[in-house]
Amino acid sequence: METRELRYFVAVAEELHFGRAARRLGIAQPPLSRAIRQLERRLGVTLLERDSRSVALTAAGSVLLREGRAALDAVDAADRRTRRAGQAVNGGPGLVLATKAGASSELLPKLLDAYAAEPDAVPVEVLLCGIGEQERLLRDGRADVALLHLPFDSTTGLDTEELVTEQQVAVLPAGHPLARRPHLLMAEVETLSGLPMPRWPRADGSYPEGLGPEVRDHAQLFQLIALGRTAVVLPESVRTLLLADLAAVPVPDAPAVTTVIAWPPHSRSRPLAALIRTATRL
Amino acid sequence: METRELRYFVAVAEELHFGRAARRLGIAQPPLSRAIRQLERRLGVTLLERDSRSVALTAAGSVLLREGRAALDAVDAADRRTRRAGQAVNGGPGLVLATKAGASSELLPKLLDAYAAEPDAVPVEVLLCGIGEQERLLRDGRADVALLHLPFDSTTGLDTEELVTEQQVAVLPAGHPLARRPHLLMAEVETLSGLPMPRWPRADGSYPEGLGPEVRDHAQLFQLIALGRTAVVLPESVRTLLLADLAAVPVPDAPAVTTVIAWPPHSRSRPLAALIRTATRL
DNA sequence: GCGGGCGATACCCGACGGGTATCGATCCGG
DNA sequence: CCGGATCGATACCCGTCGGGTATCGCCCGC
Repeated sequence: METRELRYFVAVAEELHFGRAARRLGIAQPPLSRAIRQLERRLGVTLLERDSRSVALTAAGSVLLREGRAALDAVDAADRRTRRAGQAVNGGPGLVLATKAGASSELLPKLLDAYAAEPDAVPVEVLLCGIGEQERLLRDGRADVALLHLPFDSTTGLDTEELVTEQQVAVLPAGHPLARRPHLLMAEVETLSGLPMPRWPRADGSYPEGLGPEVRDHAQLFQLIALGRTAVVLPESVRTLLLADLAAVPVPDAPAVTTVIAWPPHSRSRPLAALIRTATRL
Repeated sequence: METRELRYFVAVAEELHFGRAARRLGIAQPPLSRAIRQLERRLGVTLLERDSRSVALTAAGSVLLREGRAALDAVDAADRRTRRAGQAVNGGPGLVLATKAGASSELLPKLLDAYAAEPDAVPVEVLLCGIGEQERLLRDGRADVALLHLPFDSTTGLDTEELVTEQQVAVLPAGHPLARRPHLLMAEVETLSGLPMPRWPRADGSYPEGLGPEVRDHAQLFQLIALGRTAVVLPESVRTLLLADLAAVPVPDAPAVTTVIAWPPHSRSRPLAALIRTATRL
């Protein structure tokens, strides 16, 4: 199976429409139809059920969609990491670390400083990304290592080491009546009238239903809190970057958050191993 | 990057010889040389340092070897799993479970029986494999799920659930002087004169240096123990399949062995999820 | 110095990927 | 109920590219 065939199939399986898929792929529709037929013939399996008005995935087709995406990610990762390894001879970034913008604001500088002090340290590029993006960045090779936050992020398919565990705090507008309380319970935060919890994007980029504003990163979030539109429960390390007009109140019954350093299982280069070692010793 | 190019590169990188690699791939040498050059040109990276007498990997080349193998495994897995999904409409194996031959001899039948009693259970094929083979079988799609034994097997890159933890016992010839002791210590087992510990193959198939016999599976092993050539420390569940002329003595200070059920992270089909659920409830 | 091994180059051919034109089926609006 | 629109399949052509053979250039060892 060639990656071209896989890309074609994934496009059709996602669009469920040969014309649109062909446009997305930058080719005409007939070669695409032919390529899918050939793929089906070679696999000896029907992937798509098509009558002349609609296209639907068979059971085998959805298996190939899932597995094919993973395979294409792996190929893309090989491509990107090889390119980087080739250019790194001079001073290109030796490692790319992905982390949610605004998270781990205490840990990250400590980690970078400690690693930079190591012998044989290579340059580290920090890739600030949106919520839940880290897994994909690691899998398709745009990042080598990431900081994740349990229990929010999924670590399936990644190797991890635990770094720190911290309690959570509620972040409120400074003037809010509850902002002067010594602590709050989850139930109180969730039912704050007029301050619905914000909605984060899911893995596929869509947002869950709800009242709160849709947010992508912490900058957005803090501004919305300052404007009195929402409130949120976050790990206590966010305190270091709170704006003056925000208040943080401990929430003892919120689940503890564990920060882990994560990397794709098979790619443990020497610089990566050194970075992980440094992180676990902090 | 096409999988053909990756297969070509991996072959050359493994052989470090264009002629041999071409023979292995079933093509002539010139097209192979050209394909590698094209790949290098497209990536903008030198992968192989070649003078007319020898071929060596560059740093970027070894990155591509590692990442490329993973990518090819993922593509192979997509191929195999799709084929199986397509043929499973009638009664082909719905799930393939890999386990070390001779291990988990108590757990496995219980698991299979319990799963078969579930509604919607699909046929399960059991693939008995050698030591350390499970990871590769899972990654390239020949198996869907495996039983691994910590701390011996690596679970990097796999999702797992713990099933049982057991102590280990020393397996000795029945007539051995230590066979009647109520328990032994690791130090005693390791220094049994004339009974060196057997050597298991490493991930790459090679054997570590040492005195003991090279073994691949439990059948070999038990026969060698009965012959008085070796002794070994294994999880206590091996007792159920010990030959009459072997004795098992508890070794309290040997590390406990945890059996886990493992599967590739992205492929959690409905039958697989049911099997995992059944396993964790045993 | 010469033969042999090895990768690179030159050149040819056939297969296959991609494009355009068109068909056949189905749905929809009038 | 009919005509147009939509969509996948088919037919056919062309250019590219993957693969083969022949040969070269280089370097080693005898």
